[in-house]
Amino acid sequence: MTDAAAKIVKPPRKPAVKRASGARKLVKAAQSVGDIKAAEALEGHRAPGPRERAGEARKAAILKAALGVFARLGLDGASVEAIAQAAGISKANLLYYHPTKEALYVAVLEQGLSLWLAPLSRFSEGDDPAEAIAALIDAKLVLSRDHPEVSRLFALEMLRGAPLLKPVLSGPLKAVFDAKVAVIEAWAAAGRLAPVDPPHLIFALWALTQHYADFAVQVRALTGKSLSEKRFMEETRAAVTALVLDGLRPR
Amino acid sequence: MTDAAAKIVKPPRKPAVKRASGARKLVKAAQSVGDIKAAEALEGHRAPGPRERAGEARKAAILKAALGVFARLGLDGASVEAIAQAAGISKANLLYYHPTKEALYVAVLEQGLSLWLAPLSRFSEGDDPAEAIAALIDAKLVLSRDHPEVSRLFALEMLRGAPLLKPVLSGPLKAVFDAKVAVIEAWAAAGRLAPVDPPHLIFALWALTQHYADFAVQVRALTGKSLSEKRFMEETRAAVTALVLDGLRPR
DNA sequence: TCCAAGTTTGACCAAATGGTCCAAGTTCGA
DNA sequence: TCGAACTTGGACCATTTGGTCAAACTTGGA
Repeated sequence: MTDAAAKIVKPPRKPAVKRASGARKLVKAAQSVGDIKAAEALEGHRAPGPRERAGEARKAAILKAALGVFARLGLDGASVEAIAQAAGISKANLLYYHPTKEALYVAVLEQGLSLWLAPLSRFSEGDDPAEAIAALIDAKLVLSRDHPEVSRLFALEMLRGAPLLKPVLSGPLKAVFDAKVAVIEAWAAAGRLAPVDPPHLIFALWALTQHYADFAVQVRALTGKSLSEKRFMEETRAAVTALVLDGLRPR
Repeated sequence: MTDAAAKIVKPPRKPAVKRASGARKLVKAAQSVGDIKAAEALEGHRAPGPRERAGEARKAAILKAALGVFARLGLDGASVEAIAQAAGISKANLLYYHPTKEALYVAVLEQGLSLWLAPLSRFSEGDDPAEAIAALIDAKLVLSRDHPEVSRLFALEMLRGAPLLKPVLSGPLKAVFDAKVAVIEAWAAAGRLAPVDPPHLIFALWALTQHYADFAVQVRALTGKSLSEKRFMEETRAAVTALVLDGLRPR
C-alpha cells in the first residue's frame, strides 16, 4: 500500500478538542467564576467513569506542570517539550490534550483566573472598612505565598500587553472593579475612611501584595527571607496593613 | 583564487567586542553609576573622531530599539531579526555590534541600571522624611511615565528569577538598600515617622510606583487613563503620596 | 588620490522547536 | 473474551532563529 493510498483509506483523525479563540474562552471563564461545572451539568450528566476521571487527573497534572514552566519562562521561553517532561509525558501526548502551545497557555490562564479575581470581590459596603481591607491584604498575601506562579503568570501576561487578557480586564474585571470603587466611595462618603481615591487604593492593594510574589527574588536578595517563612509572612502582613491603614506620619 | 585560498589569505576578523560574563558586567555597571566614562578616561583618551561618534549614535539607536522589543517580548520572545528591523539595520549588522542576543540583552539591562537604581539613593537622614518620601514617589512615577520599558524590562528579569541581575541585587543594590533602611530607622527612632518596618516601606514605595508602568495595560483597561496624561499623573502622585503618608484611617 | 580599517549585508548553516502521523498499546463495556 | 474508542510515544517534517562568513562598500586621513 502506498502512502497516498493509506492517506485515502485512513483520513487523519484530528483530536476532538475544540479550538476557541483564547480571549473568548477566558472571558467566559471569568464570568462563570465559582460556577465552573454549570455548563457541563446543563448538557446532561453522564456518570464520570473511571477512565474519564483518570483523564481529568492527568489533565490537571499537565496544567500544573505548564503553570510552573510558563510562569518562569513565559509563553515564548517555554518549550512544549519542557512542559511535557515536567508533566512526565511525551510531547506528542501533551499535544493530544492541548492542540497547540497557545491553547495550553490559555487553559493555564483560565485555570488561574478565578483565584486571581476572587479576593477583590469579597468586600461589600456593610463591612467594616479597616477589617475588609485587612482581609483583602491577607487574602492576596496568602495567594502570593501559596501560588506565586499564578501571580507571576498574570504579571507576565500584563507585561506582554495582555493580548489574551485584555477582554477580561475591560469586561468582567472592570465590572468588579467599578463595583468596589463604589463601595470605597460609600465608605469615604460616610467618613469611615479618609478621602482616598478609590481606583488608586485598589491598585495599591494589588501592587503591595503581588510584589512579594512577582519580585520574590529581589525580596529574598535584600532581606534573605520569603513569604514561605511564617515569621516573614506575618511581618509582611502587619507592615502592609499598618502602612495602608495608618500611613507614615506619626499620629 | 579558490575559496580555500581566500580563507588563508584573509583569516576571519572577529569584531573587537569583549565578551564578559553578563552578570559581572552588570555588577560593574551598577558600581560605577554616574561615573561611566571613568575607565575610558584612564586608558588614554584619543579624540572622539567623527566616525566613532556616528558609531556611538548607532549603537545607542540599537540599544533603544532592543529595549523596546525586549521589554515587550522578553529575552526569548524577541528575535534578533525583529530588533534589527526596529533599529533599521540588518541582522548581521546588529550582530556585528553585539556578538550574541544575550550580550545585547545584558547591554540593555546595563544601560537601564543607573536609571533604575538612582531614585532610592537620593534620600538621607538629614532630609525631612515626608518630603524625601514624596520626592521618591515622584521620581519613580516620572520614571514609570517616561521609561516604562525600563521598568518592564527589569520586572521581566525579576520574573525570570533574575539570573543576570541576582549579583547586582545582593551586591550594589543591597548596599544602597541597607543604607536607606538605616536612614528610615533613624527617622522612626527620632519619632519623625510612625514606627514602620523599613524594608517593607521600601518595597511598598517600589511596588506602588512601578505598578503604573508594569501593569499599565490593566490600569488603562480599568480607568481608561495612563500616566502620560498630565491630569492622571498628578492624580496618581497625590493618591499614592497621601496613602503612604496618611493612610486610610480617618484622622 | 588611495588604502587600510571599519561597516554592512545577503547567503548560508545547524540546532531548536511546534506540530503531524501512524503504529502500538490500553481499557471500558457488552 | 473481544473490539471499538481512547492513549501514548517514536519518527518525522517544516519553520524559525541564533549565529557565521565572505565579499562588497564607505570613509577618515596620509
